[in-house]
Parts: sequence; C-alpha cells; structure tokens
Amino acid sequence: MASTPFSPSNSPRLITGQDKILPARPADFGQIPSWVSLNRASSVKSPPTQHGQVENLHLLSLSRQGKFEQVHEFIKTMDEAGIAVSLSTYKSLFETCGEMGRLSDGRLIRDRLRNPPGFLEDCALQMYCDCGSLSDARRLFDKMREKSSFTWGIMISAYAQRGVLDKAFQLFSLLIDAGVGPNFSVYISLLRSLMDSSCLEIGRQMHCHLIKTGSGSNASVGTAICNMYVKCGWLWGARIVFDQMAEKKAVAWTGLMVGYTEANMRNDVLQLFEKMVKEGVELDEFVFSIVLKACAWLEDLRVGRQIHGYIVKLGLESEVSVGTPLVDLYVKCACFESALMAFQKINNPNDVSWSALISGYSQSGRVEECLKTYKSLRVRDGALNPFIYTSIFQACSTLADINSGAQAHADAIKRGLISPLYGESALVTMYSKCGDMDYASRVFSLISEPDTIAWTAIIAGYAYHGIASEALRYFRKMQDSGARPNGVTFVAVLTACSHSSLITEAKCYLKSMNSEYGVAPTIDHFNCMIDVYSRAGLLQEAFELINGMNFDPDAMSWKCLLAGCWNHRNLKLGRIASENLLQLNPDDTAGYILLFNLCVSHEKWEEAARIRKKMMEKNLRKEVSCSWTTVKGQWHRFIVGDRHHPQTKEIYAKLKEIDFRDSNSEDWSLLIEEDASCILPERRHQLLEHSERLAIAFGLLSSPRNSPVLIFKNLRACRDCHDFAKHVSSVAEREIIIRDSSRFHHFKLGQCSCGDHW
DNA sequence: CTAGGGTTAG
Repeated sequence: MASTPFSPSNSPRLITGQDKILPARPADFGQIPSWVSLNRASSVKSPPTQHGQVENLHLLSLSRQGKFEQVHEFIKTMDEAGIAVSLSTYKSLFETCGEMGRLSDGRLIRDRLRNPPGFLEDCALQMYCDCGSLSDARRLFDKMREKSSFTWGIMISAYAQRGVLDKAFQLFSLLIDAGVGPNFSVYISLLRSLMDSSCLEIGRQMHCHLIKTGSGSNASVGTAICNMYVKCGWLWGARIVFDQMAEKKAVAWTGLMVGYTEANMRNDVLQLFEKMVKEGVELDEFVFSIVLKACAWLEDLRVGRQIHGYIVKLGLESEVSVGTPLVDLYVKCACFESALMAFQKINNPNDVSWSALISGYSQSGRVEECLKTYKSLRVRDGALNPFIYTSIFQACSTLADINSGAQAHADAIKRGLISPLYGESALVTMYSKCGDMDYASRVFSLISEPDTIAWTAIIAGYAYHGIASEALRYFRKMQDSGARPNGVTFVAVLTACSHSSLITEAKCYLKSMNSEYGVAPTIDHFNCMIDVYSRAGLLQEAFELINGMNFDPDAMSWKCLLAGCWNHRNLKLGRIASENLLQLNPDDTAGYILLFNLCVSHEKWEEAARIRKKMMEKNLRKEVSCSWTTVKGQWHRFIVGDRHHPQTKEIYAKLKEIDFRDSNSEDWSLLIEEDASCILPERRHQLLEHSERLAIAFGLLSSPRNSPVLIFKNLRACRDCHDFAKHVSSVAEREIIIRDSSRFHHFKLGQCSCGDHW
C-alpha cells in the first residue's frame, strides 16, 4: 500500500492539491496538522477570538488524537491568555477520556473544576466508570450533594455491569429510601446484570418491585424483565411476562426467541416468528438473525428460502445482521453457491460476516478458498477474529498443511486471537492431523481448563497415531480433571484400542460406557468394536457382534468387517460383508474393490471379473491413489508410475538403491481399472511404482537426515507398501511417518507403530 | 441523558 502523505513520521506539511487522499480512508484526526490552530492561537495578539471557540475546538482535536500532554499544556496556555474552557468542552473531554480509558488525564481535568454544574459532575462520574475506576467514581458519588436520578443510574449501572451485584442493589435500596424516582435505565441496567440462574430469586424480587411501582408496564422495562428471565433460564416466566406485555415490539420477540434457541427449541422460534408475522409486528434486521439461525440449525432449507424471499421483499438483504446468518444458513444446508451470493449482497461485511464465509469455505471442504480468503483479508488489514482463526486451523487440518497452520497459529498468538477452548482444541486437532503429536500435546498442555471437547481432541490425536498408551493415559487424566466424557470421547478411546489391538480393553470400555459414565452407546461405538475385532483378525466375533447388537448395521459396520476380511484374507465372510455393504450403499467402491482383491487372492478369477464388470456398468472408478509430501512449504504430489516430477531420475534411482523385493505381492486393486484380459500377475510390477514409494524416495532425497519423512496418502496403504516402508526405515535408518486415509503409521527401525494391525 | 434484541467457531 502506498504511504499516505501524513504518515506519523513525517513532519507537518501543507495539504496541496497534488496530495492524493485515498477516498476509502475515513477522516482521521491524526491527519489534521494541529499546528494550524496552535500557531493561530499563539499568534493572536489581542483580543482572542470572541468566545475562544477556536481554542476550545483545538483542545477537543488534541484529545481525540490522544495527545493529552498537549491538552494539559494547551489548557495552561489558555489559562494564561484568560480564555475559558467551556462546559461543553469539559463534557467532551470527559467522554474522550472515558472512551480511551485515560484515567489520570480525566482526574487532572476533573480537579480543575470548582463547583461544576450537576450534569458535568455526572459526566466526570461516567468518565471514572468508563475508565474502570469504580473507586474514583464512588468517592465522587459520595461527595456529590445533588444526585439526580441520572447520577444514581450511572453509579448503579457501573456496579451492575461489572457484576458487583451487592453494591448495585445496596445503592438501589438507598435510592428508593432517598425518595428519588429512579428512571427506567436504572431498572434496565439492574435487570441486565442478572445473568444466570443464581440470580433468579433477586430477579423475581425486582420484578415484584416493578409491578408495585407500575414501571413494569413500560415496554422497555417489560422487555428487560422478559430477557432477565431468559438469561436466568426460566423460560416459562419469560413467556408469561411476554404474553402479558401490552405493547410487543420486535425487540421483545427477538429476546424470547433467543431464549428458545438456548433451550434447543428451534421449532418454537419459527412458530413465534410466524405468529409475529401474522400479528403484523414491524420486522427489523435483528429478528431475522435469530430466525435464520434457527433455520440453519434445523437445516430447513425450504423455510429458510421462504424467509429469504421475505427479506428480499423488505429490502433487508444487505444488512450485516441478516446477510451474515443467511450465509451460514446456506452453508449448513450445503448450498454454497447461495451462501456466496448472500455474502456478496452484504453492504458492509464485518468480521462476523467474513468469519461466516470463511467457516463456510472450511465446512464445505473448499479449504484452498478458505485460506485464500483469510490471507487476502489479512493483507488488506481486514478485521480478523478468533472465529476466523478457528476455521483456518480446521482448514489446515483438512489439508494437513502444517506450514500454513503454524503460520496462522503464530499470527493468531501475535494478535491475541486464539479462542479459549474452541481455537485451542482446533489447534490440537490440526497438529495431530499434520502428524506432529509433540506440538499437539504442547498446545494441549497450555489449555488452562480443558473441557470435554479439548480432552477428546488430544485423545483422538493419539488414537489416530496408534499410540494407545498415551490416548488412554489422557483418558484417565480427563476423568481426574472432572471433565465428563461424551459419545465422541468414547469413539476416540475405542479407536485407540482398535489401532493397537487392545481387544479386552475395548470390550471393557464399551461395556462401562453406560454403566459407569452414563453415555449411551450408539451404532458408532459398535462400529468401533467391529473394527477392533476385524483389525485383530477376529472376524467371526465381528460378524457375531453385527448380528447380535441392538442396532441395524449400517454401511460402516459392514465396511469395517470387509476391510478386516481383506487384511486377513477371509473370502467367505468378505462376500457377506460386501453384499450387505452394497445393499446399503450400492455406490461404495470399497465394497467392490476389496471383494475383488479377495477373489483374486483366492484365484476366483470369474467372480473377480463379474465384480469388475458390475463396477464398470455402474461407471464406478477407484479413486486414484495419490501420495504427497511437503518440502520447504512446497507440495510434491505423486500418483502411481508418476514421471512428471523434475527429480524423477533421482527418485527412481533411489527406489532401485533401496532394492526392496515384494516377497508375496497381493494387492491387485490396480487391475480393476485395466481391461479384463489384464488380470495377470505380471501387472504386479506396478507395485514398485506405487505413489507412496515415489513419495518416500523423494522424501529421503530432499529432507535432512535427522528429520522424519512425512507422507500423506488419500487411500489406505497397501500391505506391500507398508512392508516397503518398514524396510526403508531400517536400511536407511530414517523415521517414516505415513498418514493414510485411516490413521498414522510411524515406521522406525523396521517396525510400524500400528503393529501391522491396520 | 429517551432505555430493550441479533449474526460467526472445536
């Protein structure tokens, strides 16, 4: 960006017609050369400007620029010249001190005043409160002889806003005793300070008092009472107050809808909205934010689109508070094009709007777009917030892009934009999925009070890496901490067991879920258990569990069994699993390919050919197997037999040098893409050029000897390549980490962390 | 000094 003519380091200069002032930049007091008025003030000989307006104005200008030393100095100059600081200037100075939190400057200015009028004393009081010094405020308050209802209101609100309820209500009763009729704003700020269920009793007393004094019938006070009950979790009371309100504006409806949202009653929100429309209440942009939020949660696209139509009619599309939740609605309903269009209609998108868009990109798998948007926002100095960073960490998890991830992490630290728990858990997951459990656990250890989700993230991380001992250690620590595991935690725990073949432990955890932890097992947990048995080769047990459980098996149940059947070469059960899987999900390529492989391995050529033909007829193709790695932030992607890489020669030379002979190759999945006549063992030579091998060879060539080679793969690693990696880790004495579609494998000295149970 | 409400994340 071009430097502006008034960058702070420049000495003051005159504005000439040649200076370009960027139109997009708002007026900035810092750009007004203050010496213009300063020189004038000091050069004026006699008499000064009529009422000292220029001087008073200059004083304000200095204060708005935060130049308080000059403010004090200039006041002195004015004193010497006999020019008075006007009352309205004092008022503005107090306001500015309050906004900027300049407590000591505010004190200095306040101390100049002798017998200020009441309203100005109120301003000083407000200034002390805004600067956060309730002690200064209270001292002044106690000293004040004439206290108006505003005076009381300022002091009481200050206590109430800061949650100092005892002092707030103490003053409130003094106020009543003093016989000063309190104004509504006092009531409202007191009601607003009652934020949770522990305040319900005092809230009821307030309500009672307001009924007695008759103030409860005021629309704003009524709304505040209603919202107080919502915050205290007494929805029923809120509804009664609401129903009895004579005048119900959109605000009141919105407040109650918030209550229904928090009580997970989204359908009631929509019903309330319908009623509102029928009663002809004038709608505003805020009603739509909460209503659209309900639609998004319900993923109700039909109603959502209707409401969108209404919004267009009312011309509210361009409002941030409407456009932003509209973006989220379409994201949640998987209509990304509509989301983007809604975003483009927003007039002045704020950070919330941007975070809705960025999280939309991330949730819909458009991760590259997600990072691009964040980066452009950053260079344009756009408003970033913790939500945006949380989505970015999530996107980097999906991409397994540790470079962008770590950069964003550093950036978020610098800006103080890591959201407690949300951002922190996302970081744990990000580092886990990028293969770095060391960082993941370090981030986790910095979380001051991990909740269920944070604990689950670290447990799942270790589970995913096949480090069951650590996963289970964290699970025990979680219980010591008092956080309660939920269903997702148990998926992580059981996954840890399945990747380390801890059969007895898994059985135990599954059994104790309900009895010890009060978490009802779902089909997901049973699928984990089926996976435990299947990976361990206990295929009969897995099959019996499928038939014996209280759930109807889903596609995942059969897929776990089928994968186990392939790994342990069980054709009989494999056929059953495949058949059931394809019945539930006829387009699942795994259902064909794994059975195909099984048939070939059992030399059932005709059956294999039939499966292949069926797949062709359905136009189903095996996803192209692909592996990648990063070197110095640069991606290197390989497919089978790839010769596009500039270092192809060296890569193939390295493969030859490694000289690994597949003793008993059994992966024929590639054949599925070939002509039927090609189901021939000779095709096995392609194994030598599987994508992960190319990536490993390249990784060995281009990374320092002491660092592990980290490879990512879109599909599960085949057994031959798994053996290959073990071999390399031993002959090259390098640690190799492969993340396939189901987990991490850490290869060291010829062994894999998965213990060959993958 | 004239009040009350909303939208984004693991």
